[in-house]
Amino acid sequence: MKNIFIKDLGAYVGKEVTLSGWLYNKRSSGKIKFVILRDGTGYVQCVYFKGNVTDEAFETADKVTQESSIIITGIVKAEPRAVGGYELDATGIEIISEAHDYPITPKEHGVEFLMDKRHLWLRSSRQVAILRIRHRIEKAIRDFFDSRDFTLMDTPIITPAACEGTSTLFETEYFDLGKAYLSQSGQLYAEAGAMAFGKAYTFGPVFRAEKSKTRRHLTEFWMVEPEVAFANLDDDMDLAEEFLEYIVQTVLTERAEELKVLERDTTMLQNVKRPLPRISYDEAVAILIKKGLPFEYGDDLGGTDETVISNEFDRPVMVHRYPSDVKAFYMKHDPENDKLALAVDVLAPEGYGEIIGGSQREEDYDVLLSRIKEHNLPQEAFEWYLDLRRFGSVPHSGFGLGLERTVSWICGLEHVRESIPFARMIYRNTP
RNA sequence: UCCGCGAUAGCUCAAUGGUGGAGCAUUCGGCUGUUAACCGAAGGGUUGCAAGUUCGAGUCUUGCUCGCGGAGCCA
Repeated sequence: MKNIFIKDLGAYVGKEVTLSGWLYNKRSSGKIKFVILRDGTGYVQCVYFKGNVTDEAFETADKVTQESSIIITGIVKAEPRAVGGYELDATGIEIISEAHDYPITPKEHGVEFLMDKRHLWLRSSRQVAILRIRHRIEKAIRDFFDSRDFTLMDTPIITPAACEGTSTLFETEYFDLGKAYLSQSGQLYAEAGAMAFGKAYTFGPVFRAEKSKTRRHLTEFWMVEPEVAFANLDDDMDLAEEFLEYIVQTVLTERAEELKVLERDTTMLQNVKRPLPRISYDEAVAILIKKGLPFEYGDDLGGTDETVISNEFDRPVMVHRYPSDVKAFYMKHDPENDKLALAVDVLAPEGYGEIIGGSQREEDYDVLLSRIKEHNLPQEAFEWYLDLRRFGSVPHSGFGLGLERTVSWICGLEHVRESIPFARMIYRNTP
């Protein structure tokens, strides 16, 4: 088989090449046929002139249908009229497998229809661009932590109890051991990792069974969660802002082409550089009151509230020290105000909402135990977690970043469902 | 769970209570530089399901089903 890809055609000008791929679209004008080939690395227009090619090749180029898999031979030439700048003066065409009635035509479709055909929709240029960016973000995430001496630690998906005791979990029967749940977070286990490695991170799928249906919600999504021993909330925020800067700047440099396909205005992304603004919950509430929003002190920030606050800044904003009542049991309270948790949320600009949630963890055994009781959590299930405080407990902090919300923000998507290959939502678990 | 909106050709959508149409896709024909090509023709419908009002319902009413957006909840 050949090894030439469309993205490399510039190196083959004047030479004959063989390309394998799928028919993206075709146009014709009597004695001339334009066949657009895609191979996953790009698109190239292949031109068939009647008379220059065999009748058989011309006939095949005329009959070949959208998304049929084909092998095309031709001579590469620079051509400013063609998309991509190169064109194939084609001579041969071979159909590997003919596609009949490909459902996604080069015309507009509704999202519902496209989601039903998601396995095919992935082939379109926009989806390819999004998922390439997603891949680069995932690589940036790993590169960032790997190069800073974090150890990647995979955490279990099947867990005996809720991690935070707040959200609704998917439930399953686990042999003779009774009920088990799909994990909503790897964080508690990452804390065990931090005590083993000093710096650890977990990166995997998590599950939320809330019957939520908004553009920001999936029932299955990917989350990366770093956890650092001997780190306080300020260290946590330092890490988060360096992390975000690295991801965004990497994508801007490495995936500029894809961002262009998405017609993403990158002005706000260019701004994602340290330092990010840090405001307290109290200051955030003050903004809401000033803007005339109906907001009661002590409540968590809603989607609208987050948008209003983030609109005050030209880059992601960190909101810290939330009321402990609206946060998880494991978060350490502010020594200067027990009503507040040493928590931080990072709100993305342009209405994309919370992309990071983190905190300093409660490291005191007695305090943590009383919190578990206050939240009516089953103590037996948390004995191992309490062990982390029995045996050499240290101040530690971490955060979780939602991958799909991050991809959506960077790509400028309307809905998170396009940020993951096969979205799982309340009314959709297929294809 | 609550609020709002929607369902008409394969797809995207029109249609004042009075003969259900268009564009794209498909098939056929034309065109030697097309950029979602264009031009001509053809095929394609139990208007989501059920009942009701009416001389007459895609259109009005009620119920149901499915979906979409938002709220709550969540990253």
